Parts: sequence; C-alpha cells; structure tokens
Amino acid sequence: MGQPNTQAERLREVSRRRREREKDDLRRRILDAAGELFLEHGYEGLSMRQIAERIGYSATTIYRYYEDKDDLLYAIVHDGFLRFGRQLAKAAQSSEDPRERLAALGHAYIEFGLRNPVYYRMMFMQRSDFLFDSRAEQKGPMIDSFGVLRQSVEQAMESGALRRGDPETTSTVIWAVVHGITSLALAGAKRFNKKQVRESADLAMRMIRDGLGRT
Amino acid sequence: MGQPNTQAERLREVSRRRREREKDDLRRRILDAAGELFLEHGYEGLSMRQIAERIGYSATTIYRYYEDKDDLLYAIVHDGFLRFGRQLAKAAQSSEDPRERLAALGHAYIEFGLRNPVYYRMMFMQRSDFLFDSRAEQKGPMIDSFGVLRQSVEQAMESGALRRGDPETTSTVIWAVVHGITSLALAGAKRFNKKQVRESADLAMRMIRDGLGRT
DNA sequence: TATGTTGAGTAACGGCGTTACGCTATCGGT
DNA sequence: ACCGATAGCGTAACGCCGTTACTCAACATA
Repeated sequence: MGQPNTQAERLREVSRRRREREKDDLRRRILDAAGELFLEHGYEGLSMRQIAERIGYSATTIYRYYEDKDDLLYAIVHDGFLRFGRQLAKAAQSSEDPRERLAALGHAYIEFGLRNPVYYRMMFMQRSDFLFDSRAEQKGPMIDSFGVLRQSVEQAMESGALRRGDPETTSTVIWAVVHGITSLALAGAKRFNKKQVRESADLAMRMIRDGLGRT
Repeated sequence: MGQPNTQAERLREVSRRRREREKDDLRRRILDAAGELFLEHGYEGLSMRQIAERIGYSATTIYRYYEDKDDLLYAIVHDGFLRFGRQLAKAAQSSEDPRERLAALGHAYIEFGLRNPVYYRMMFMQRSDFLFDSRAEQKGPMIDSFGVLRQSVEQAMESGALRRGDPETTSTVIWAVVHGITSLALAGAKRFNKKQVRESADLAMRMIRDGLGRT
C-alpha cells in the first residue's frame, strides 16, 4: 500500500523529491547570500532586495522560504551558534583536567568572539534576545553550549578545582566574565590592542580560578 | 568699544541673545522628544518624522539642529552617560574603605543597567562604538567614569585590598565583570528573575574581591 | 526702505520591509 | 492527450524611512 508500484507512482515520488531538493537548495542559497551580505556589510547592509539581487531572484521570492527578515536573521544567527557550539565542544574535549578544561573553554569563547566579530556582535550584543528566543527551545543551540559549561563547572566542583555552590550561578558568572571581556574588546577594537586584550583575558581567567576556586 | 552704548546697539545685543536662547530651547525640545520616543519604543521607533510630529515641526527642521540621526542619537546617549557618571560618582563617595567603595561602584553599575535597560543597551551593547567615539574625546563622559574606577582600583591596591598590578588592566577586568552580569541580565530578562541576578551579582563581586585581592 | 540672513516648510529621491495580485509552467487525474 | 488545480515566481504598490534641494516668509542690518 505504502510502496509505489506502477511507473507513474514512482515518477510522482521522485518528482516530488526533486522539487523538495530544489526547494531546500534555494533556501540554502538565500541563507548563504544573506550570510555573505551580513558578513560584508553588517546588519545595516542586509536588505531583502540586495539578497534577492545577489541570487538573481525577486525580493518577494524570499518570503516563500522565510517568514520575514527576522526569521532569516535568526537562521543566520543560528548558523553562528552552531559554529560557536562546535568550537566550545572541541575545547571542552581538549583536556581531562577540570582546571585546564575550564581555561580552554574560556579562551575558546573569547577567541570565537575576536575571530567572528560580526557574528558575535549580533549573537550576544545587538540581538541578544535570540539567546533565549522561544524558537531555540526545540533544539536550543545556546543552551547546549551553556550545558557544556555547566557540566565542566560541576566536574570542577567535584574535583575541588572550584568551590562548591550552585553550578548554575557559578556558570553564569563565568559566562559573564568571558562575555564582558569579549564584548569590551569588540567595542573598543581601536583602543584595545591585542596585547591589552590578552592581558585582560589572562587576568580574568586567573580571577575566575582564584575567586571561584579557593575556599 | 566692546560695550554697547546706543539703544540700537543694546537692542541688537539682547535680540541676538534671545535668538540664541530660542535656538537652544528648540534644540533641547528636540532632544527631549527624541529621548522620550527612544524610551518608549527603543531605537526602532525613533524616526525623525515622529520626533518632528511630537514637537510640531517639520522633519527637516531637525537637521538645522543636528547633523543627522546618528548625531541626535549620540546626544541622547551622551545624556545617558552623564546620568551614569553621576550615579557612579555618588557611589564612589559613599565610603572611604577601598573594599566597600569598589563594591558600591560595582553595585551602582549593575543597578544603573537594570533600571535603565533601554539606555544601557544602547550605550554598551547596540552602539558600544559610542563608548570610544572620537566625539567623546573632548569631554569624554565614559572616560571619566572609567577614571573613577581606576582611581578606586589604585587606592585599593595601595591599601592592600587588591593585588598590585597594572591598574588599567585590573580596572578593565572589573568593568568586564559588571558589564557581563548586566548585559546577560538584560538579555535574558525573561529567564533571569531578580533573585538569580542578585545571586550572580553577589558571587561576581565576591569573585572580584577574592580573585583580584588575595595574594 | 532696500538687502541680506535666518528659520521654517514642501516636495522629492532612493531605499526599505512587506503584501496583494497575476502569470506561467508543471502536476495529477482522466 | 487534455484540463483543472497548484506551486513558484514576478510586478506593482503601500507606507514607511533618512536625507537633500528648493522655496518662502520673517526678521536683522545698513
């Protein structure tokens, strides 16, 4: 019953798949073009009409694939969160020692921000509402990254590298520190040279270790 | 020579002053209307046409008083920095003890952000480029606030409340912590209830004290 | 009183996000 | 092989936006 038997039925099936593939394909091309434009000109230079022009379609066509501009922007940011999550996960695996693991996480966080300033600004500064957006509840990419951090914090507490306490609060504070360093570095990129950023980051990591670690 | 003698000369003088007063007055009214609109609808709902409508002038008139929208926005943010600076200065005077002074500064910073979310977002998150804007070099409001912090840090280092080191770097890290807490609280206002924010802030202040303090 | 200057308004340009509507090619059933 | 339905896309338009060119009236100056 569920199996296609006649040639006509098979044709209908593959035809439907081809259309879906093409649909996904265009959706991808829209997202890619939007991402490029976003990287090149920031949010200001990200207009539906320019995206459309880049891929050779009319602007209204985009609305067949994305609800509105915010929906498209969310998709871009979601891509950013995926990359972000991957880098953090990689850093978390770099060491078994709880102290080193936390340090690796912190440095990976800051480095992501410095290497992807346009993304970081959008993800954590300009549109930080996306962080806790209801859309993310399904598979929330940020929650995952925060989960990696909290797990590392719990491990560090068990091993004695961090003082015991509410892991949620401690993780939040650690997040606040690395986010603070990163966003200040991005805000005053002209004023903070690399050496200053590195020194601040090092002192911050030491502050975390001593301030949350020693009893 | 410089003194006006005849009635005509005196009239010319007071007339010129009246015009200047009126000019300043309208400039103020534009700024106030823009500030209100900004508070009510955020940056999105801040349009030149709506500002003009609110004060009963044509939109183009605004351009006689402000270069462009960014210039006007900068004036709004500048007002925010003035209030911010005043609150920090007040907190700095609240105690002579270096440790308490630093704590007061930190809490005042976070409280400003929580009580003025629209301003804080614009000043430190969405348009953080204003922080180090060249326009601020003349009388830079942020530099002053940072100066207050750095002075307190230097004092704390001399008294032994903070470990000795580069005051600039240490101040930057402290700033990063309170900014991180504040911006995360504002980003996830729905998720972070007041108790969680307070607990995070308290832990963060303790982390600063222990992590940057003890040798 | 004649002339220059200042402060305001009108109209318009180009761009934006978004929607209503129309067209065309392909699909699905006969 | 035909034919109505549907999917995919484009055109035109709406109502905004920031900004500028131009105009006009009121006033200051001489």
